[in-house]
Amino acid sequence: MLEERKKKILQAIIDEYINTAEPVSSGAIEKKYRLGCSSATIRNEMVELEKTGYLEKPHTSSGRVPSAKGYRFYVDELIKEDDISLQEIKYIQSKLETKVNEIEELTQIATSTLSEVTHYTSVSIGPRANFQNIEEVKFVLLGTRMLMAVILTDTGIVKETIIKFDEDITEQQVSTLNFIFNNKLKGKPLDEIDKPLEEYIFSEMNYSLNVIKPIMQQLDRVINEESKLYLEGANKAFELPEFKSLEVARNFINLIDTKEVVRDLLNTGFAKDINVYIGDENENEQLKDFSIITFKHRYQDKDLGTIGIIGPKRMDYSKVISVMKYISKKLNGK
Amino acid sequence: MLEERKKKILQAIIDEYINTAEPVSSGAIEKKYRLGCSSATIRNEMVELEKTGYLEKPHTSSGRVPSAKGYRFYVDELIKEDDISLQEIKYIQSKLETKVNEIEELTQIATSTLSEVTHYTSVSIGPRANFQNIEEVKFVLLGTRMLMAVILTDTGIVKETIIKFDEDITEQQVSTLNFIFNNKLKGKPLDEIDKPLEEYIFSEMNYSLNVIKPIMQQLDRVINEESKLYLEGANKAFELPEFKSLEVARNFINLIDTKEVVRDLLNTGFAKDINVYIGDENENEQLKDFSIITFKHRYQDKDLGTIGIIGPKRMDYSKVISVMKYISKKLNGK
DNA sequence: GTTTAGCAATCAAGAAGAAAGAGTGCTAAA
DNA sequence: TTTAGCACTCTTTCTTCTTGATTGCTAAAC
Repeated sequence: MLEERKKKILQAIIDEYINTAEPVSSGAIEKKYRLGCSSATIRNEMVELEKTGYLEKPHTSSGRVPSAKGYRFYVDELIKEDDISLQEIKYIQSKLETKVNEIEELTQIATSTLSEVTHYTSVSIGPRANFQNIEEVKFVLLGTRMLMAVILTDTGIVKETIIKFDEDITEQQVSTLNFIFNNKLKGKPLDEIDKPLEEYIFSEMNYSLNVIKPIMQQLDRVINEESKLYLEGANKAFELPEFKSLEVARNFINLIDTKEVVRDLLNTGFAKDINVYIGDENENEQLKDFSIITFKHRYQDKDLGTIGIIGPKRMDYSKVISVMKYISKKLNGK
Repeated sequence: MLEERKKKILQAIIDEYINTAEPVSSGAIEKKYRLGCSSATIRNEMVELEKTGYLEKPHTSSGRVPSAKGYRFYVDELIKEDDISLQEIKYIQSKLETKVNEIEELTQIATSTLSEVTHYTSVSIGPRANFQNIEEVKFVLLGTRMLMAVILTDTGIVKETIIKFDEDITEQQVSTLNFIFNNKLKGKPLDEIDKPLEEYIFSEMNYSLNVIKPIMQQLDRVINEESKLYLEGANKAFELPEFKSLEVARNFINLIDTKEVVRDLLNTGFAKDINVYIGDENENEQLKDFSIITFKHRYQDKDLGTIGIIGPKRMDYSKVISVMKYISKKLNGK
């Protein structure tokens, strides 16, 4: 679609811009990237790359800057494979070897490692609970009016919630609850803990509604609640030259502060292994200055959450994608 | 220590500066605050307030700005009591009425409410676990090689942790564990789960070290782990004029990003109900541009964590302190 | 036909200067 | 002790000028 030389020039310009954050001139390309043609030729090509929408100019007599379309082409076609050093690989390995007892913790370690290696802000979120199947439910009596419900899913995620009552609960009642839930729910998807079960317990087991209501409410809450966002390295963004602009800095803070937006970003579209959203590609005005790159945390192909990077559009896509690929592979145990 | 008129002028200057964020001139004070004297007199007093260290001047021909000492005097002596509106009271009430099952949640609601009412960034942290006494310990078997330990303390805080084993655990073993821990530990401080107990279980109960080690490790971890920081309204800071300066903005982000510093701030010095740290009063260069105000979340005088505000030195101390006093009283159930 | 050297035109960024305005400190009078 | 008056200081803003980078175009070279 784009002739070879145009590709080379586009790549050079984007690489250069990613490095310097300054509009790139034909002269700089001629000098630094030996493409075997003069600055005038490069200039001519630049004019066409601008006409076809891959480049932009801040003003008439300035160098060129990649457009969203330019970045998109770069990400889809020009990316450098395995842009990751031995040192980085070793560092990631050492980090991911940490013993953890909860999966959430591993996701967090991967998230902070990602931020450390790439020097961008990273975020992560746990898996949606209701896509998982119930392995086991346990009720534990704490004191006399407090119950803890522990749900173990087939992906190894453990969810627990505290349930308070206005009347005393007996050990007898607790074991009945354990019996019912484990027989009725084992192997079922998490979100099948619902009304029918409530009615069943109420009518068949002669339980008071005072006992069942709080249980169902809390289970419902814990199953449907959004998993917690984990954010790492927000300060890293402030090292970047684009954050000299107060406007950009404020937009960034607003973005990572409105958890719903970040959550949506992490929860959408996993057609590919690694998903790249450049600028306002996903139609959110708030994102116009930023790019988001996400991937699924999988272990043996089971979904354990999503990890992502939020950075400027002028992001080191090659590096980020390479590092993500590596971390993803390691996490999956492959 | 300070004559009445000087106090009035100092108060007027600080009030004005808190409002406008601009150096305050003698003329402005004369016009807006009817103190019954001319701008020249105010000017003379200002000279003395500056000599004694309560005020500063950005440059020769500019108005005055409060110094750290000035703010300190203001907070200690000139603060307005009950600087809180009926509307704000109602809003806080409605927020704090939310039903919660876990105390941490209530702390978080209080934290976000505080940020919403004051328009500053707020943070909170749970109580240090090891100051609490054990009410009950429960072990629950999940699958065959995974145990969940649930610890209930006398303050009603519930801590749970997952423990994984390399060998199968029987229900029999679990009930023995429950028996031992509840007999040995009930009423004891949390951090007494330690070596002697480990040896006791090992020798007296003939447990394999493969079982005890992971348990003690995880209990130790969960007891000594720092509670999670909760941060709300970081974006609010960016509405303030002081954040026009990139330097200040970056310092702020760095500050709230280095969790240890914030944690230290929330964990130190509770001589008073409400603690105010102005600028670098607590000797941390990072804090020089900011003030921190904290209070303890108590319920019936039991410590449930700490809640604080981080904002510019030019903070609306009266408002923040009034709102905190009100929230604190409500939380304590008084 | 493509590439390149040469060059005028453009525009941002920075320096330098001028003018305006706000606020002070001091003096002398009330 | 307080206040009016005023010179002085210093920031802020506006303007103008200069410098330098970079482009687009033209015409010659390949």
